[in-house]
Amino acid sequence: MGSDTPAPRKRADAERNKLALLDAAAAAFVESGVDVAVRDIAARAGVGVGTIYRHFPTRADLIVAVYLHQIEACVEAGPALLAARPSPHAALADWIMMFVDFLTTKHGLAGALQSDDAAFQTLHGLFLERLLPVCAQLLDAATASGEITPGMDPLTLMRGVGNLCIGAENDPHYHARHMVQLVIKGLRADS
Amino acid sequence: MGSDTPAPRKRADAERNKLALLDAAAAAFVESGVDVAVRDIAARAGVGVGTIYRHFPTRADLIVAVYLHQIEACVEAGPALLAARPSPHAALADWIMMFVDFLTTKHGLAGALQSDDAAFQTLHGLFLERLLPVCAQLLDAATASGEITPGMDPLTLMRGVGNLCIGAENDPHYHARHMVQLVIKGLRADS
DNA sequence: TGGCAAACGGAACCTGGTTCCGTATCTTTG
DNA sequence: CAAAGATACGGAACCAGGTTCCGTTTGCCA
Repeated sequence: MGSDTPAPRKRADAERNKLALLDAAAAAFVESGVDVAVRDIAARAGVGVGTIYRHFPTRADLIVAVYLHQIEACVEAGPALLAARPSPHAALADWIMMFVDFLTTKHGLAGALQSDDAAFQTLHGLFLERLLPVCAQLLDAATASGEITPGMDPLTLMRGVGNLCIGAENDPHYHARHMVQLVIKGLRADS
Repeated sequence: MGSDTPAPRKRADAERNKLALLDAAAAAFVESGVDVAVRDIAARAGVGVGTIYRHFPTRADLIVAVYLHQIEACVEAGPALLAARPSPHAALADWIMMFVDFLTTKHGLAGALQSDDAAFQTLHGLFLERLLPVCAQLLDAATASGEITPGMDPLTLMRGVGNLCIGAENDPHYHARHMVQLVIKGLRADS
């Protein structure tokens, strides 16, 4: 195991294009949402469509690559909030709102997140793998402290919150954050 | 006004085809969801695609026509529940769960409902026009009785509940009803 | 510098929605 | 009952956007 140079060392132009694509995709996502046409991203990056598919076989791979940083920030914020906030429930509430902020500022991301299209498996998987444990930890802590009623399934909570964020950036009359607040309040154990 | 025969009396075959399309669409919706391919519906009804577009210019028109009955049932259930249930909050809770049952048994309907595609304007409009007032009435009653905290926007509530139902029929691990229960509980005025 | 594997570009392809018009059918009227 | 006009039909053609494929180019190493 642990061979010294298992990396087949990629070509320089390939690396360059990959970066260019990430830049272009990030820009295209903010401008036109995560559903922006593949050709547009390619054009913006100055490459052919084939190059996109070579580096990012599915749209989800591209989305993941673009937002990985922010997802990891959410992951790290979990334990941090748990330590910083006066109670686990407060930490959970803040963490969820952080997640909501993340989703609602990425046009269409919440929608993509819930798509059952096979191409979004990667995205789904990443959220489950990285965010779910954090959510579960916060949930467990809040349950243990008696602040919320036991039996809340982390996946249901994450998915539900994600769903509530769908379309939030389009309809000014729909207040996703308000709905999420309601959910957080509903989690509270009855006084 | 009130001319005697303002109806331009449609041709018999047209009427027949429209019915056939409604049948075919209803069957196709349960089998493959509301996103089923237009051509499939046409084939099932034994008509050409042109005939679909003639009778139902947008997919939303077809969805509306198929589910109009059940939507109206929801409309009528509002006041009925308000009269039958011990409290307005109970009536609101039951009514929302009824709405959830409706949405989660129609593959993909919840998703279509939140789409901002112009083609779904009709669907959106119908829900807003017919269901929103009912929701508002229940909400007002529950607010007036002091059971829930004031300030809940009916549109946000309806839309949020709709969003929570998205994908509920696909992922067995996601419990949409549980999330909706949480929202209903969160609506409660603090004891 | 020559040779080759890696990567590229973008035309071609596929799927699914939408339009359009020549044809068939119904209805009315003489 | 037949003819004429209106109405509706069917499905080929079109369009958009994702995906694939292969001839060509480029970078890397010997």
